[in-house]
Amino acid sequence: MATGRTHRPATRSRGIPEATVARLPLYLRALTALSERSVPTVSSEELAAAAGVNSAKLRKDFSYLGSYGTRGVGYDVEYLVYQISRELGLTQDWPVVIVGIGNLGAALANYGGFASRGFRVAALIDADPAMAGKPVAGIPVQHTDELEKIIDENGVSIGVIATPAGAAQQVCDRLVAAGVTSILNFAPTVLTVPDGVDVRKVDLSIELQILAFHEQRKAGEEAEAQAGAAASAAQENNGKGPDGDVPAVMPA
Amino acid sequence: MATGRTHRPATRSRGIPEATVARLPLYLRALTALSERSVPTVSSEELAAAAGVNSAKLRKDFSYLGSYGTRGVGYDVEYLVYQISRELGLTQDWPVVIVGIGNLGAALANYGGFASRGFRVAALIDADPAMAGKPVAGIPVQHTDELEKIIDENGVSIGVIATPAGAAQQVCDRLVAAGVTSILNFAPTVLTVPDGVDVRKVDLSIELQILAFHEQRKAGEEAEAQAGAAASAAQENNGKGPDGDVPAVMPA
DNA sequence: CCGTCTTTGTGCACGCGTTCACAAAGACAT
DNA sequence: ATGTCTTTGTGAACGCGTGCACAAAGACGG
Repeated sequence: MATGRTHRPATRSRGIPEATVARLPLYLRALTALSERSVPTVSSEELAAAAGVNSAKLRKDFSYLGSYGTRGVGYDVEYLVYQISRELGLTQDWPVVIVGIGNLGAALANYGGFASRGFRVAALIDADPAMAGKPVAGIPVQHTDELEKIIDENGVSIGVIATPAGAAQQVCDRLVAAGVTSILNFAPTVLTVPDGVDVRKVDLSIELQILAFHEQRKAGEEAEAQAGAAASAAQENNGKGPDGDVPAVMPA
Repeated sequence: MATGRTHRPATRSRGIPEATVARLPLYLRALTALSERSVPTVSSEELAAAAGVNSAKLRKDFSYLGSYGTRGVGYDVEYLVYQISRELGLTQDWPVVIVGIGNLGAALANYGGFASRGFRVAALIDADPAMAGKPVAGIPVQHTDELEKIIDENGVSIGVIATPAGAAQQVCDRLVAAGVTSILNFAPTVLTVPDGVDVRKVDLSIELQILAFHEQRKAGEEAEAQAGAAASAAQENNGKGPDGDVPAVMPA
């Protein structure tokens, strides 16, 4: 996840597998929905379906947290919500700063999902002096000069970077120097951070490119199937693919 | 990735490993930067550093595409840019629709990274009649009623969902029925889709929760190290973690 | 033309994650 | 109290992904 370290077991000895941690928020969301509908208990099968995973995987995931289920019955929804929340650290308050209040930064500031689970937007920061003081999502934007002071005074340990790519590393360095140890990066750049700092990146462009790859593959297979064994030179063009560019069948 | 199918080899026989596909956009970005600086060739070591990965991994990744390097020299930047672009399907034009033009949808519409690599925003769609006709990022918003027509006329196969969670599944169903086979989902819900449809999700809330977990773990270790072997009943509270809730050491 | 030096491409081993399949555990009826 | 039935928790096997380490390939100088 983070950039500059291939070392470290990634999965701590005593701890929970990384893959499991990544799924806990999914379970938590499904459980919260059940809780709101006042459902008292849920089986691994039902919950797995709601979370979109395999039931065996879910049970194994929960087994890392302890034995919170009752055989023959299932899991107590409320209890499980609490346990997962505690495990994820959502029982405490996490002040967060968002740096770079452009289109995306503003959208993030307005995003309700932040506040819902213990995350609190402590400050919005932008390098543009014209933005300073202007309220976004009810919070006045502050200038980058204040960054260190804000981090320090609010005890911020999680930073969100929504700046242009060019500014991201510099902002990252300042955040880390000021004491931030977890960074969520929306800028399309690879961030280099010292050991002990976690970086997660969200990259729209990359996600789209991955989809495009699969889309192309699907179109290729389809064309292959359509053409059958007939090595026709005539290019077929179905209604969906806007381009007759059938990819070669992997050149050697 | 997609929800309703645990089956299928995931990694196609003749194809490229999924993990490699996910890294190709990273390499492409680094290579494009080199290309703009007119760097003719690059070694696996250099490129790996720029992309933030291991050089052995990079070489193995490229080996799936074919043998495009020259021993003793490295890789030809331009050639590699072309090969990866072709492999990812970026040499063709991908019309994309964005459904749900709220804060996030608008930010996505304005995001430059879309247009940069063959992705073209074909239409913006929103359920709010008041939005209809209003231009966002230079493109007039169209009403949901037009969805099927837009998909069909533009040959759209990739859809982006940026609606509230409640509307996401319904929108998804309509997109799929209209012929979309790849979906990028920003709504905090698990989408259920038929076989053959790819879904990738981007979930801010989940990313933050994962960071919070590691942050808590770091704080816990730190506190543990500070406390040393002394099994003090007094709860320590360091400056960063606003809560003394040190997680139990896995209750058997 | 030959030797040296750099860098690729890959065989191999290891570890994490996933899945199957089943025994143990408990609820519930009789 | 006992049997049945449901559902958990987990041992074990398997497969994918990663990283090491090295042989093969080619550039380049003499």
